[in-house]
Amino acid sequence: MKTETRKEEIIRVAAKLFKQKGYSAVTMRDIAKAMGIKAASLYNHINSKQDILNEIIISLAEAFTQEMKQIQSSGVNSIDKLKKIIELHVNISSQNIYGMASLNNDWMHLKDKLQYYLKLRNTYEDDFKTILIDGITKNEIINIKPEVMMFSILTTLRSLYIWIPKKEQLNLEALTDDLINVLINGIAKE
Amino acid sequence: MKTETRKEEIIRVAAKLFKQKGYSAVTMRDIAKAMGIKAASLYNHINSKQDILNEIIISLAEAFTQEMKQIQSSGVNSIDKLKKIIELHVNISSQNIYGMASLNNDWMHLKDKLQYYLKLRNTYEDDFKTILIDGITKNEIINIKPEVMMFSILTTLRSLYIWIPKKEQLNLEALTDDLINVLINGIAKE
DNA sequence: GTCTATAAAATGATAGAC
DNA sequence: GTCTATCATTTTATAGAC
Repeated sequence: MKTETRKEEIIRVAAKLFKQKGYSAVTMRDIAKAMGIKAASLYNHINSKQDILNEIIISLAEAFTQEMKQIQSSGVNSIDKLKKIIELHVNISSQNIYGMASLNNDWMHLKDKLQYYLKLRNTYEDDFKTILIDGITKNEIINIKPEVMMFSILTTLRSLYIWIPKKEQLNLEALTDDLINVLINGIAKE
Repeated sequence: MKTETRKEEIIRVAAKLFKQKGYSAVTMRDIAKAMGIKAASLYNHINSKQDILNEIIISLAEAFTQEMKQIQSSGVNSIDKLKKIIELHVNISSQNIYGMASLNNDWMHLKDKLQYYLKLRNTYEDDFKTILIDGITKNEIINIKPEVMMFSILTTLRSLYIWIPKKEQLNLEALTDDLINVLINGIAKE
């Protein structure tokens, strides 16, 4: 386990606070106080509050995009691709609950990186929809508007960060199985 | 159609801005500018920025709670109750897209009304879960953890405000039907 | 790497004229 | 009902000492 740098600690602590109150409501003093130092000291490790948000969001968005490309080229059928997507969201969400909150709720406060983030998000959603359309064509998925199916599944997966902390023992495999059941078995033809 | 009071206009304009940037990032000057007046003039109609948020969120939370009680006592089976809940969310969300954003994302910035809001939300979720458990008991709904089913369905419904604006022609009945298909038919035993 | 001190701007809200 | 003027506070960020 790599030792956490001071910069990484700032990003971790900030993300936790961003989840509680949102990016705009968290001050540099809040972050500093949570670390036991003064706000001015933060600037020895990061350039601005913006930079903290950039690091949190872009690293996650890139991770999702990259994994989606892997899934796309995995050669399995559309239902199994969807299962892999569910696993992907459970894995990343459980490993970075706080960052997922910012990815979902604070992306509009990006500035320099906003267009890049939107490009990544659109690419991800296009890939997702392509899998659904492919599944419909191959008769693996019921013929309902792919937008509605994607909306339902993706919204559920994107909100996992809200619910995972509530699971008492955090049995991720059981959660993944249940989600696959609920989300897929309503889509796949029997 | 009742004429909109100045106070109602402030709440409507503020909610639209809150959806775009979140409560904390919207200033009284932003709201005033969007209305073509000065920030100081707002205070002739409302007491504080907090009050605007209170009005947006509490009126919606009470509407959901009230309708849920109607559904609970409607006497239909559990699947039909779930269908009514889906219709409820589509209706309220399409009528108040901007307010739904605050209900979902800005509730943590409530102060006086925070505990009251949390009570309403908990009551709503308990009622929802009771319907699911009742359906499982009566063999109308598959036997998966009700928490996971509620999470999946409720998260999708709570995020409708994000997606409804994207529907080009806003065919709400078709959307409701598709949602019922996707959300319920994966849950109801055939 | 952290501190104190402080600059420069933004913010919620009030007072009082019209 | 809206305005100008203004207050008190908060906020991001920098400078320079230790």
